[in-house]
Formats: sequence, structure tokens, C-alpha cells
Amino acid sequence: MVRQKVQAPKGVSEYFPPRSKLFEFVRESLIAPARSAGYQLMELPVFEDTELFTRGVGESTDVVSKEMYTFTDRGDRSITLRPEGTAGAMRAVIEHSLDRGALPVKIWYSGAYFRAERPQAGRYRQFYQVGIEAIGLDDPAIDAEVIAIADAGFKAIGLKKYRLEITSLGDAQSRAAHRIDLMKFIATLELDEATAARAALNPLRLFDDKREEIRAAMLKAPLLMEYLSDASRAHFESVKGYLDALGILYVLNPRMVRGLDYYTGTTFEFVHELLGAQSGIGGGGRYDGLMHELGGQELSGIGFGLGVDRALLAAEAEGVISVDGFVSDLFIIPLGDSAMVKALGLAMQLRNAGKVVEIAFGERALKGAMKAADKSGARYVVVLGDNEIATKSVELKNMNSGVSTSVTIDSLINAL
RNA sequence: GUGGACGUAGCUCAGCUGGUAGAGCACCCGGUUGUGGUCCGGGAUGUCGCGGGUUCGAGCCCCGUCGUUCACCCCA
Repeated sequence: MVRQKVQAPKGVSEYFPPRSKLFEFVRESLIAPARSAGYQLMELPVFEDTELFTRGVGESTDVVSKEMYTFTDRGDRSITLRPEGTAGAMRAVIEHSLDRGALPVKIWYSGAYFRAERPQAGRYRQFYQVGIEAIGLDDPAIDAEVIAIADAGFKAIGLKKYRLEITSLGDAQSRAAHRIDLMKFIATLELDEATAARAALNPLRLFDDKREEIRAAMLKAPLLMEYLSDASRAHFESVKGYLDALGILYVLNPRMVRGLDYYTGTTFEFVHELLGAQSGIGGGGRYDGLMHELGGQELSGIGFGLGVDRALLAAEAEGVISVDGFVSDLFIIPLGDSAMVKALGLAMQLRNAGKVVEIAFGERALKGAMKAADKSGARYVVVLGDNEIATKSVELKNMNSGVSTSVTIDSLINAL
């Protein structure tokens, strides 16, 4: 009787060989620029007190109102699997008083996030992000640097067909003034119930509606950009100036809407052209009120989250990465028991020297072992038998050219 | 959460108007003594996603369910 197979939960992304190698490459590419800019790792829990998100991300957001994985733990606490990274990062900064030291606090993190949405290509219930946060600095130059770091990550992967959209959501006063006029405007539109309800929660959301009639109607809506205070405007102009100087291309999108309520001021999004509906590969911005909202000091902050799954999908769509190249440097084929002992020792020795070394295990004919070596993607192969052990030298075979050269076992490390 | 499409060997898929499943690739073994990739020969593999129904009989029809996918909502 065959047992029922256990399947992975709906909508999770999983990576295994050979594609996991690409995932690894993409994630590392996205992290590296942050490390190079002096950001340091923060490893955070994947679950948090639910209140962190209702308070931090905002109850009016879809993320909080209908996409959170929330459950009660054995101590009757309401726990939520993190739907995004910034709120947790701020919580940790406050809790461990990192903001009492030198500013800005610059951290990066990478891990899994969870949202209970209907899965779709590039939209998973568990997905991976790389993020950074820079806390405690208002300088527009750091806005530009944060954006540049994200851009550098995408470029390191080899992505080309994406664009950077930026806008400014201004400060609280700017937004309040705009909101009044926007509400008035929306009141003149004829909207279905669901849309009207959405507009009531956050009128900016209508700017992001994909239906043509709504888009057309919203063309005449008042734009937040026109309501920016002098300080917000100056800050944004400065950010743009730095981006120009860095040669980072961007398009202004005054209609950009973000799904998280904490964004203020500079806000940005990276959109890929080949990804269909789920085209955002990264986004971020300032969140100048978040630290205070979560019980910390009144410190500003800026950061981003980059989608590893989507960046990988984008890279595949552009055809810029593929699984080829060698997996290991050397494949050792031992013939017989004493050769195996020798092979295990030699492998460890070479591994300690930084080489990737595999061994042919199991009772196989030499031909079978050679095939295994071929499939393993090893660069070189060495057969280790009694002759080799006696003469202390091996035939080092280059699997690409098929050419063998004789080397002593001791000098093997130099030949690889 | 809403709507559409799909679900056959590890993978990509074929299977005509219902008669108890096939191809290519991959995989394993062999082509005589210690060297892979080509070639040749041989081989294993499917409760046709799952459950129910209609029928003498269902991979093909109906219902449900799970999953995938595309779009909406939303977002990484």
C-alpha cells in the first residue's frame, strides 16, 4: 500500500540543485554591495508579536488586514510570521539600544518572509528578501546611497531590463494637506463598493489601480508631489541630484503607491519589464516616524527590501545567468579499500586548502565512476590505485580537454 | 479572497468520437582486464494529482478537493 505523499504547503518557493546555485548567486549579489558599504548583519526572528506589525506596518494596509500568518502560541500570545523586515529590524534596534550608539545604525539582513496571498508567478507565501536599514540620518545623500546599493545588487546579477521609479511622499503635513484634496476629488468619482472602501482607507491606493477607467479618472487627481513642504521638496531635489551625479537612471512616478503605511519622503521601487503582473523586484524608502511609533527615539530611517525570488526570475527571463561551470575542482576515484583510506585523507587535505573535492563512493566499475565524475561537473579527475600509491604520483585528467598530465600527489594542490 | 486555464513516468509532453497507457530526454546495466562526454545493445519506472459519480467499461464525461499557472486585489 502506497502512502499518501506529503506535499509542501501551498505557494512556497523552494530551491534545490541545480537551480539553488542560481538562487545562492542572486542572494549573494544582492547582499555584497551592502557589505561593501559598511552595513552589518542582523539576524532576526521570523515570528514576532503581532502588535509589532499592526502598529508598525499599519492596520489599514492589505498586508496587515488580510495577508498575515497569525496564530496563538501556547502562552496565549498572538504571534505573526513576519510579512516584511523593517518593523522587526526597528524593534530589535530599539530593544537592544543600538540607536544609543554611533549613528547611523547600518544593518543588512536576509531571510524568509510570509504573506497569505493567492500564489502566482513571483508571488509566494514564503519568499526571500535581502534588506538594509540606515537609521538616524536625514542626509539626502544616504537616500541616494541606499538606492545605489540596491541598484548595484541588481547590476551585479546582470539585470538590465528594469527601471527605478522614485517619488517623495513628503512629511506628515504635506500628506495631510494632499489627502484632503484627494478625498474631495475621489468623492466626485463613481466607484464600486470595494474600490470606495479601499479609497477610504488610503486614497493613494487608487493611483495604483490597474483598471483603465480608474486610471483615466485618476489622471486628473491632485498629486502629492504638488503638496510637498519646502523642506521635503528640497530634500527630494537633493536626492535626485545625487542620483544624477552617480549616473543612476530613474523615472519620477508621482503616482507611486507603497503598500506599507510607514513610508515618508523619498520612496522608490525597482520594476522589471519581463515579469508580468508581479513586476516589483525591490522597493523601499524613508520611514521617519516608525522608530517613534514603535516606542523608540524620534529617529529617521531609510531602507529597502529586495526580492530574491523575483530577482532570480528576472535574471532567468533576461537569460543572464545559467547553471554551468564546474561544481568541484577535483574528483578522486579510489580503487580498493586502502585507496579509499588514502583518498579520504587526500580530499580533506585539499579541502583545507580551499579546494572543492569529491570522492567516488560505492563499489563501481571504473567506467561508472568516470561517468559519475563527468556528471558531477568536476574540473579534474584522478584515479587512485595501488600503482599511484606506490609511485606517489597520479594522472591528473582535465575533464574539459581530456588531457592527462602526470603529477606527484604532494604537488597536486598546485596543479589544481 | 475573485475569475480563467491546467494537472499522464524524474523532466517535456502525446494519448483520435470513453475500451484498463506511450515517445523523447534523463536514469541504471553492458559493449572483457584501470579512464567520462559520442555510438550500439539491454533495463526499471506510472494507484493517468486525490476522492466520489455516470457507464458493461473513464486518462478521456460530471461533481468535489488539493496543487500549479495567468489575471484581479496586493506586493518582494
